[in-house]
Amino acid sequence: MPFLIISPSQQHSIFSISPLISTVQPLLNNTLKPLHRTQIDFALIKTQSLTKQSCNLYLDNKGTVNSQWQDILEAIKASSTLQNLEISRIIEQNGGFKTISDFNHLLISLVLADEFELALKLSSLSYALAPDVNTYSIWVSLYCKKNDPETAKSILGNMLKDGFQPKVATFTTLINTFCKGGKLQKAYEVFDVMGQIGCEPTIYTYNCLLKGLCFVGRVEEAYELLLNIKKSNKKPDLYTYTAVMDGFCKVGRSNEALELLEEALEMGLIPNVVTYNTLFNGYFKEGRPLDGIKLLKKMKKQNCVPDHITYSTLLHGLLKWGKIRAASKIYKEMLNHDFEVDGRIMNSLLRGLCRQSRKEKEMLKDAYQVFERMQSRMLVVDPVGYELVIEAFCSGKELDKALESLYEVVRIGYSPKAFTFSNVIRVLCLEGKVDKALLVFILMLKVGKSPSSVPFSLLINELNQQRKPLTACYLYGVALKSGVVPRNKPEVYMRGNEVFNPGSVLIPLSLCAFS
DNA sequence: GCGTAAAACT
Repeated sequence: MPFLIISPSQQHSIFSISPLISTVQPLLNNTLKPLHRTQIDFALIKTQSLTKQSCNLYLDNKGTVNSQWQDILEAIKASSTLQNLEISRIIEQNGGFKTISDFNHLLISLVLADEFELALKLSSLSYALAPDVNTYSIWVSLYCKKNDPETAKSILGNMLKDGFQPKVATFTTLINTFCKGGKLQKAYEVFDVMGQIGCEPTIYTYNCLLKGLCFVGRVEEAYELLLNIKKSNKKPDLYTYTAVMDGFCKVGRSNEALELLEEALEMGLIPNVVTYNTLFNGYFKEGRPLDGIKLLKKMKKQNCVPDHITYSTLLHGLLKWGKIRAASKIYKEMLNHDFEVDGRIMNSLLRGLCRQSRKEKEMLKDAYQVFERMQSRMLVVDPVGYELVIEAFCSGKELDKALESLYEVVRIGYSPKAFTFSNVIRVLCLEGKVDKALLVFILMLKVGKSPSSVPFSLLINELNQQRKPLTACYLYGVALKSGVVPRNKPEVYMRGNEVFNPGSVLIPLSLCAFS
């Protein structure tokens, strides 16, 4: 049986994938149906948003799944112990690959589906076929996708050695992979090879280099490259501009990014949501939240629809720079557009709204709504968020909500600050709910907070008002025992002719140990 | 003959 023609260099880089070890009889015993020639519809594969399963890998003319290949691939995938020879046999039994093109089709669909190991396994087998320029190209893109540009580069080297002329796309893919990893030197090496063999770069190629330069902070060089591109016969596109704009934004030069936007507009390029998002990013990085808002207006005016990233960036940026009111507006807009808001951002919005509502009472409602939504979505409210929301409930006289949240936060295991307890106690006392206030006080002691004179004073004052001197005295005693002198003292009052002297009960009560 | 490039938070 003839074997795949393998050049020595290939043998090293591609075919050294170590084969699998022991046998799997059950699979071999399966009577597999004879294999039909199948046609892959690439468009279909792409639009059907491939899952990582190989069931969508090999489709027939009508776009329905061809079960023969599916079975084979699944079997090979499932078995980590199948030997190459056996896999070859299965493939042969099913008709094998008639042409290298057949093989390439399968290979590319595997790569598209991120089935790299399976693709390599199949590549390591022997067929009566010689790899062609496409096979090599697919291998290069495979290793690029695996983020292994070094191996990809060596394959490209072999390709050249074997007299194949790689396409621009192949070079570009490799350059891009090096650039993404910040290996500009390597990327330029590949770029040079292109020049040597007379493969002309496209705007794609330049865009990758631009992105790479910006990624490693070499914005000046990126800008110079842009100038050179403009001088050349290549036409910069939106990607070109966006890449350099992003570079400027990342180093806090969003004004220059904006200039580039104007330039792009003059060239007839229509900025899209990514372009705008890039600018938003720059503005918020630099602390120009209001410019961000202006840009949003401009963006909408130009019929560019904000996406989830736009809103998240805006929300995050506005909160970062304390623009709570604007942030709240954006948040509502997001909900109107059915965008989910990230839990952490919501938590920081909640905190911002609560803090802001100290000055602007009308924001309390917004804060409550955010809190309720977070609860209904089971999103995490951090300890500070809870303290603030309890404070907000207090200041909005939402006593039940305040109590509920206080109990909840204790139940979760956080220990709110004494200030928070005092706050709740204050509002409860104001509303005359001294019994509930006392329960809160007990809870406060239970979680180990040592009360200052404030809660004592609040409670004693209210107990005095309600003519409950015994409890007031009791508390007074507890206060003194713990070294705190409340501002209010239990009040003596008259019933008929009798004078109650709280002092008489002070002594025994103050001896009570509090635990 | 098939394929190549983009933005935010965490």
